[in-house]
Amino acid sequence: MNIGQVSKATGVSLRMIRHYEGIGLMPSPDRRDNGYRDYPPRSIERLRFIANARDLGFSVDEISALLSLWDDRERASSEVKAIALGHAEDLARKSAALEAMRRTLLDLAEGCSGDARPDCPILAGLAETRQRPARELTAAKTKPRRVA
Amino acid sequence: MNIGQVSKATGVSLRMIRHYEGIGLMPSPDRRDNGYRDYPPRSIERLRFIANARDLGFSVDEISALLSLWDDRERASSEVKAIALGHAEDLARKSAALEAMRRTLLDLAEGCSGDARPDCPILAGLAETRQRPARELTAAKTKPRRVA
DNA sequence: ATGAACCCTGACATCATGTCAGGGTCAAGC
DNA sequence: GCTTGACCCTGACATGATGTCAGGGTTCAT
Repeated sequence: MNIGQVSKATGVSLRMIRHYEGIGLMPSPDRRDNGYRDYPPRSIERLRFIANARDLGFSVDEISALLSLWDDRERASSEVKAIALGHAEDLARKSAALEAMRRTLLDLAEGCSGDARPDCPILAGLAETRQRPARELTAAKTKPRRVA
Repeated sequence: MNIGQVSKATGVSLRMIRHYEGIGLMPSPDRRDNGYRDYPPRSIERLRFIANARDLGFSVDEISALLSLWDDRERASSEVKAIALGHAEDLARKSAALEAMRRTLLDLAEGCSGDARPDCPILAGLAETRQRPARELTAAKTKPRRVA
């Protein structure tokens, strides 16, 4: 199959199909004499897997892990479940963070008359002091980073 | 004030202070003879405003709008409130989207034994057909883009 | 006058994705 | 055989917020 057909079959853009190949999520397909990528039917399944996982917000690293588990017929389902549940927690955390922002915002907005008068506690609140120190001031010797 | 002092006073990194200047959120400060940026005290307030707004997830465009309203003593508080509430809705939508992903994931995980056995509905679910068409297939004549 | 601490600019990297450019290839119809 | 349109290839640039590194001045306290 040509890449265009694969794209239509999976709903993944040409760009991203090539991209996933570049970053190693998809194996490099054979090439025809003219240089065109020639995909086996299996590719479609794998691409769908990747696309679905992305739609669920999995990171590339997580997808990569899920794919190797998928390729491994013998792995314990507990491994898969652990990744899934871990990601679900991530999602919950992020969602909670957004909710917290929203609450703060609504609290600020509550005091705002929202009419033609100029005084507004929202702006006042935004201008208020903060003290979340800049990275540079704290990160000094803390983190080794670069693990992923 | 030198940029370093402003950074300490606001918790905004040097990098970002310069960046905000570059994208026009902060006015270019005067320069001393040696080329150092020389900030007036007002800058601190404005930077705090920007940083707080960012912490609340406002986009640069929104912040920019809020800043001009802030600069305008006469504007109606309703304008500010509209931006704030609009953003709060954005946050709600995003949060809901994350929650939806989480639910889907938990639904999938529910059927997974999570033990040593290899069969796993999570992987099966991820491999399932999808049909969210790629951008390229739909976007054809839809969007004029490039407004911001 | 030497070194630490500070400042400057510019460039590169991240991540997923789009888009554009410049150039081959293939198939169908004349 | 030649043209045309659809398809493919690679490579590069852009986005947004932020970090980091490099290479090079400045200031100030010892």
